[in-house]
Amino acid sequence: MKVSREQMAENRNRILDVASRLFRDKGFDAVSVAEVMKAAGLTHGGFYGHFSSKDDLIANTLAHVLAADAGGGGDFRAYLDAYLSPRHRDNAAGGCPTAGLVADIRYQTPAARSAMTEGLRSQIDRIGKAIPEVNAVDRRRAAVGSWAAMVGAVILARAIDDPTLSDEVLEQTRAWVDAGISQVSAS
Amino acid sequence: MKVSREQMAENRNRILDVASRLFRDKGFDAVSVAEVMKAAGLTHGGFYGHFSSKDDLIANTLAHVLAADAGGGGDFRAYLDAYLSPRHRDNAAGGCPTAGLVADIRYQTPAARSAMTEGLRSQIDRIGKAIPEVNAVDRRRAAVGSWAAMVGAVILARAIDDPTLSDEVLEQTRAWVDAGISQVSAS
DNA sequence: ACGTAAATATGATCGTCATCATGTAAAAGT
DNA sequence: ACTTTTACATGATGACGATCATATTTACGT
Repeated sequence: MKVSREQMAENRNRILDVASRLFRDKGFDAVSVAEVMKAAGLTHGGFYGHFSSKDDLIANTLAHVLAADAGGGGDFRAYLDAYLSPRHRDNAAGGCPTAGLVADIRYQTPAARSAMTEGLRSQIDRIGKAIPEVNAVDRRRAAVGSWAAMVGAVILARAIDDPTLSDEVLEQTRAWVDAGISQVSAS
Repeated sequence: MKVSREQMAENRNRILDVASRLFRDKGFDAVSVAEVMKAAGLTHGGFYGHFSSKDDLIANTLAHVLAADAGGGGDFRAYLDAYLSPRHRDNAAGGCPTAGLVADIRYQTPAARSAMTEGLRSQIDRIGKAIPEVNAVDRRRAAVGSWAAMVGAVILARAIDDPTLSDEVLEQTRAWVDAGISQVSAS
């Protein structure tokens, strides 16, 4: 049955929302089109009215979720603490899309890669502005290095089987990034 | 046809070698059992004589490649430079198994997760020993933080579509880690 | 040398998708 | 109100891939 224009827009948004959660949680490959539609409260048939293919859904989901996720803009230390927390590690579905999806991007279409690249570019810029460093060169370096360490630590922590080591990776990286920021800003 | 014991052992090793390259290059999901066997010069039928399932192959491949890959033991700065080079970024198939496979581990069997955990544990220890810091606490922190940043940077750089930004992520992270090591050691 | 067990090869099977075809009902324009 | 779109549902279709069944050949113990 046909639905109203705004109903359709809501449906599309819901599809993107649930897709972004499912993809972050289980990876692109492990999530089927039918599963996404079902989670959005629809059936698989209507999918191709919204997107031309699963790849198209992936690209649109990335643009959607990366635009929504504008973390790191305010207090950098608070962001760092939350990012490298066990809570964030254990909540991939609702967590940072970069941490959950970057590694998979390598195998995706140019459109998906492009969406992720822009997301990373603005995230690094955002961190650069939130960081205390005075010198612009130091600030840029700290932004890139900190972001790499943050994303890397969450990915490592999620892979590790031993809770003690996993917690340690988060906490040591937090301390390491924190110290790096302080020291550069004090130089 | 049956082959000699040592021939079979060679075959098994070859399967693990090509599987590790294929998995690093394309991810676990995108590589089929038949593809691995073909790359090893065999046909798909013989596979289950060597491994009980694809999951079993994955777990064994991880143990195999993580045992072989004992990088970072000597000169840490040289290792850092090579790790964060465009050459390494562009050579996923022959590169660090951690950078290529950690993110996928989340979806794998307990055996695979366990193999990766042990690989990470020894890699962090190895880096800790190769780092100049005197204080043991600083050394541990630097080892974990540096490793997280290195792995994260390579993963980010491989995802990014724009060569300039990708190169920058590698180089800035290299400089950032380098500075972090120096500064802690000077403290 | 012989017989047996084992390592691969060839050829199913079975399930899971992505995607397409067609039906249906309700929204939107007239 | 009437017609025409159109959003979605239901039900194919066709590939691909993991795993299994069976045949073949040959190493290996005797």
